[in-house]
Amino acid sequence: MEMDQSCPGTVEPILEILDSKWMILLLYELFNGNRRFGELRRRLHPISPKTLTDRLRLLEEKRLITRTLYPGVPLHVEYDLTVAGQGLQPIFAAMWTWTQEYGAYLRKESDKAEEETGTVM
Amino acid sequence: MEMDQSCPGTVEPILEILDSKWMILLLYELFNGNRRFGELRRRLHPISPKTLTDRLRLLEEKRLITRTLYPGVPLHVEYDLTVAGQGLQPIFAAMWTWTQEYGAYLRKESDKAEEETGTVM
DNA sequence: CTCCATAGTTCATTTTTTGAAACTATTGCA
DNA sequence: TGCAATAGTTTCAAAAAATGAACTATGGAG
Repeated sequence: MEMDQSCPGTVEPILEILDSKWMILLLYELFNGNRRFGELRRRLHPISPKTLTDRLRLLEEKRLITRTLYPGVPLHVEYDLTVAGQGLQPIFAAMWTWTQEYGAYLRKESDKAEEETGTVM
Repeated sequence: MEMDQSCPGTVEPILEILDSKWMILLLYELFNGNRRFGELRRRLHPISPKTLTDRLRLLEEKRLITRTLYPGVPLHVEYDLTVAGQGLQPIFAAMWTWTQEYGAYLRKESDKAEEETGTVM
């Protein structure tokens, strides 16, 4: 994969996007076609509207989504992934694959208890 | 990639690992064979020893690295990626690919200034 | 001219994360 | 005994992120 010579930190710009709370789940909803503010808010409950707005604005600023206002009664807004946004899918796919292969291997809270009481080690 | 039916949040456990400050760069160093505390500390300067310890302990707890103490003078410690840790590489690769394809498209700070002054839009 | 529904914003507060500085622990050599 | 080198830990403060509650804006129906 060749990240060896050149790029400490090359990959960080994406992490600045992905690594805030709710962002992964938000992108998941967008990938699945949930595009309206209220709908996203309900599905991500109990996210606060401020946080949801912050995330959407960041995605918009980074041009991973577009925001379209439809006037009318009631007015509504749709958020759509751009090509760059859709291009994130392989990253999610890789995470998903990793989770399939190794996720069960991750230590859970329950394991710690076991270890402390000597049940496992 | 099929994350459609089943898995809102399936992928989050990884993010809990990747999304703290320094973690990406730390894993980068580990992938490249830098394994000792002092070495990591120097390469990630100005990381604080507390934060470096926190990150290493998290990776250890999640069983993505092992910690081996070598007694002697001076004593030293080595951190090595487990198979599960090495298995993260495709995720980094996907991020790297995305960055190649779309990274230049990400809005930078400088672009904002342009937009505000009307140079671009 | 008030109401409903959507889509937010504002502000004070809490929670979480990060950091800096100073201190501890281990080992063997001089 | 004291020192040098590694690898941390501890404590407290600072900074960043997230939250909750209440408020604003829009526009047509009644």
